[in-house]
Amino acid sequence: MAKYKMIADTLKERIKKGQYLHDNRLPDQSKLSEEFETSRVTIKKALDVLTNEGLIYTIQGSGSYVKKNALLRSKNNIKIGKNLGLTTLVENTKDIRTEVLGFSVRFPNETEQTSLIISRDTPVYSYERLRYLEGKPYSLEKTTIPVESIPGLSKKVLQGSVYSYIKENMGLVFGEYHQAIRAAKPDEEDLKYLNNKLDEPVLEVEKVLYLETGIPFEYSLVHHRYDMVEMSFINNS
Amino acid sequence: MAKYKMIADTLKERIKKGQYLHDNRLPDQSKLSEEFETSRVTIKKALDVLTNEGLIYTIQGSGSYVKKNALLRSKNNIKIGKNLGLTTLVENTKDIRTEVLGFSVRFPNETEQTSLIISRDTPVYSYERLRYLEGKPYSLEKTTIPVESIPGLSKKVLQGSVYSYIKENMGLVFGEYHQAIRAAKPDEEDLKYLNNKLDEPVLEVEKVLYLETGIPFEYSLVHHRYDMVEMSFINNS
DNA sequence: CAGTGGTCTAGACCACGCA
DNA sequence: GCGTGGTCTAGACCACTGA
Repeated sequence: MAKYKMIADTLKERIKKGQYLHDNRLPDQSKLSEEFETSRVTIKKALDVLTNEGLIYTIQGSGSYVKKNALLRSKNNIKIGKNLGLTTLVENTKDIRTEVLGFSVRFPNETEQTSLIISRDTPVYSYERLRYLEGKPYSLEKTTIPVESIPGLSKKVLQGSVYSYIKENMGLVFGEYHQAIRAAKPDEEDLKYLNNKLDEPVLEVEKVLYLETGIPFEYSLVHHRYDMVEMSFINNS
Repeated sequence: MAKYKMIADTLKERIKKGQYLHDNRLPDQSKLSEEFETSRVTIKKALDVLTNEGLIYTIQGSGSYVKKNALLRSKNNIKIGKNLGLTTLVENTKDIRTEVLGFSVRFPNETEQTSLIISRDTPVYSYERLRYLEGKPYSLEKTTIPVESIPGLSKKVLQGSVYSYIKENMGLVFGEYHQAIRAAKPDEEDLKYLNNKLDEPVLEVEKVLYLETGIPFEYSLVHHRYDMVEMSFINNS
């Protein structure tokens, strides 16, 4: 591993242990370069890693400091649980099951054509999956993938992780995904599969997944039960 | 401005103009350092900026390439509009008005104590604001800020941008914010202020804003009308 | 094996915070 | 004005891609 990454890891460990809690201040870059027997540029690069990860901040002319909230950072993720509330801590339970409801090949609708940048004549896989937590359905997921992206997709693969299949068998590298999040009234399928009552909303997530190259790979529309799923994010202002 | 930033800006301009569209490939780093009369390290730093912004990707041993979706990137943001739909393009209209519904000082509840890391005896400002788009209310916002953070806050300030007031008058630097997003049934206040019907859900956003130092600064809980607001994000997988 | 990106160095100068 | 972080250089070596 690169030297700057190892230094970054070491510093992260120290921060976790509270080693710099005295005044939240890290040793200056010259001291660090002596300690790690390296150039100051390399130290700076390691500190940049910590800055980007939100663990420290630096003030030119003053020093580098550990953020007060360095330790309570969780990544962007989906929390799944029952009886979500404002202060409820949700455990990521492991009893999660996936049921494949349908798997077909068809032509894309207009939204899919736009999102995936394909013509109306480009065939796509289309499948729906229902997710269960402890036997209770919590989200209904409709996914669309151009056939040309993964020629050999089968229903069996859908039961597991499609992504690891793709990574390992196709050698594709994923890039970023764009998503839009809304609240919505339940539709007919939500009533049927998520057991929603008419006054129970869903959390709707529309997502486009891109490869590293920037080519769109997958379009999905997910409805989550409002009382079992929340999404959390960390952003920079 | 630093040289690497100027180079990054120049390259961004070129990408926008489509200058590297031939095979999506940028000149190699040696060529770029000749062109910009600088060292290769500086070029690398400029390319790192573009990589972090999701405009390009590099493959060691091969080259640097422009992503196919480099041009359709919008930042994380809130879209406000009427009749939101899956394919609807929403304009950020300017006819937005803010009404301050209440402004008081009190002690924090448990959620606020936890989120702001303050004791139950620490006084906080508490205020509600209602936002209108073209005369129609679209979100109800409840905000809590410890008094010690901004001793001189007044109701007048709330009508405008609290943040610019704070930046300019207090010299505070904002860091990141953490947010959780859910769908929820409307509560009594939503029915009253957002004119929700009983079967019309809200998009609930719980947010904690931190200063650069990592000290929590503001806690807020916002309810958005489901048919007027959506939130969009770009994430890395 | 030639081309390209990733990393690292030692030293330099500048910009900024703070007393 | 001293201490600190931010940037930059010229050159070097290594790791990886792809023909």
